[in-house]
Amino acid sequence: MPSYAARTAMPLAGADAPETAPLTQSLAEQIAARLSERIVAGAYAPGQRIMEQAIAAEFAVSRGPVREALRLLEKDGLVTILARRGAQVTNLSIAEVREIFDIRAMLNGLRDRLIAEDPGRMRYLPALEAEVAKLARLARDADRGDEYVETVSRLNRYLTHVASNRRLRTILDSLALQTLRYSQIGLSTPQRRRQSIQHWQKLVKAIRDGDGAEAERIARQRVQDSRDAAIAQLQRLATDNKARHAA
Amino acid sequence: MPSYAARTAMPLAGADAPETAPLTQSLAEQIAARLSERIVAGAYAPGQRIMEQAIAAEFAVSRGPVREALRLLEKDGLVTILARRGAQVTNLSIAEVREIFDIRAMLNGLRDRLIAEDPGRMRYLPALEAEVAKLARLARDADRGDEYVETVSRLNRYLTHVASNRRLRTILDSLALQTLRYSQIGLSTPQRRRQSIQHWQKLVKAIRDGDGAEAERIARQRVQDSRDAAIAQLQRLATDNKARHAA
DNA sequence: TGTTGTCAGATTGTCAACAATCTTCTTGAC
DNA sequence: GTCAAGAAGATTGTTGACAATCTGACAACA
Repeated sequence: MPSYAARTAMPLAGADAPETAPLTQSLAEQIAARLSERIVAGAYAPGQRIMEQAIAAEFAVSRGPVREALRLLEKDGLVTILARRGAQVTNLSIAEVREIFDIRAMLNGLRDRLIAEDPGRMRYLPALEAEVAKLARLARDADRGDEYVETVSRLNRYLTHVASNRRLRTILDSLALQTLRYSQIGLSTPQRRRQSIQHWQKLVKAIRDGDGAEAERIARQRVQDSRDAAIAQLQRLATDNKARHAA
Repeated sequence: MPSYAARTAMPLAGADAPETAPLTQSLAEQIAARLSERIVAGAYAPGQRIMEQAIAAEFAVSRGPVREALRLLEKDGLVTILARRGAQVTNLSIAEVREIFDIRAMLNGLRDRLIAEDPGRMRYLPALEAEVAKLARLARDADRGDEYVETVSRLNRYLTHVASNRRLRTILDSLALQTLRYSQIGLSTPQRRRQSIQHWQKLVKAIRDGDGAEAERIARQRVQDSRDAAIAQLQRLATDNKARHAA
């Protein structure tokens, strides 16, 4: 979770992070959190400019905190800041989406390998297995795709939360945020979800067995699969747009 | 290279990045670059507080740009900012150093695999081979350890530069900056350098052969080796300190 | 002796105004 | 009709001052 996001307790069981959670958020962090929601939700179009004065007026603050909020969002790749031209919502090319998924594949592999090799992993295995069992139930029901996606997302956040120290978590959270819009494409059909559940089951088994190499291999394959699904979808969209433009 | 660092031409041959290089750096970027040098060089001790007013006075600017510069440094992990308590030079625990090297191992693996699988890789192979040949010469001379370290560092920057799109480059540059102090430990003896040169030779061969999996494996192993050397050294230092403290 | 309350100084968070730069629209020439 | 030059407006970069909060020391109390 980015630092400006309000900290919420992890939904799955497990020891909470003993981190220094600030009790009060600065204005900049609050504004960053609000803008982040909008960008991820698509309320601002990719490429759209975000102007300091307008945001400052909307939230009734001066430009200082807004300026800082935009810097925070840039850190997560949600906006791009150009010198003397301000911030605009990051517009990812297909190549960039691919690159982000490639990085996520490697780092999710590392994450799950570290979990599988953690001597204390039995602490959170029950929660993991319960969640995967829930996934299996959802996968059998073609109508509950949204719930499936939500559960996978929560599972992923949980793994990132328990596995990694601060730095890996920061990077993974940031990358996940940037590709949120695309990640669910790989789970959009019942068939894909049945393939996905097999990955998760094998992953939990590898973690239980302490097989780090296998956990890494599965995690990597899983992200690469969703990468391919996302890219195929984006390419379809691009050609559609081009055709519509030509017409 | 972080965005606030002055952009210098890549020392090895190759097409330069067609990036939007700002012609003038903002005050914040200039200050960030200066502070970055000091931190990496060790002029500020880890854990030391950096106060906005003092820096502002030193560079004869207001606190605004200094504040922003500290945010830039935080993005690279060089300083840690706590709410209402300001910035301090990041103090990496041994566990954190290990984690950063783990992440670098994965992403260097990705980087070199992408290079090996790039159809246009022949463009920069001659430069790579020349540089590795230079390394081989330096490795035979026990007295030229510093030159060896410098060449390895340049080679690494070059690979990061040619291989990756912006996002992978950003992450790798940032992580390399944070572990600059420790990376050279793995090359500190003639024996270690002889082992290192073998890695580099195998890597270039794998790239030439287009063997992405092999390139990834070698790169990963190389970073893991320097990780182990760095951690062993840090643990020696820690126990030494403890002994001195007890005495 | 150890704990708690309070105070002054130090430091960060925020604001509003000014300066520097960029964008866009208009005007004019070819 | 197309392109270039210039001016007006919009936008970001920077500044100095004020407000809110934190830190450390000292005193009062159990």
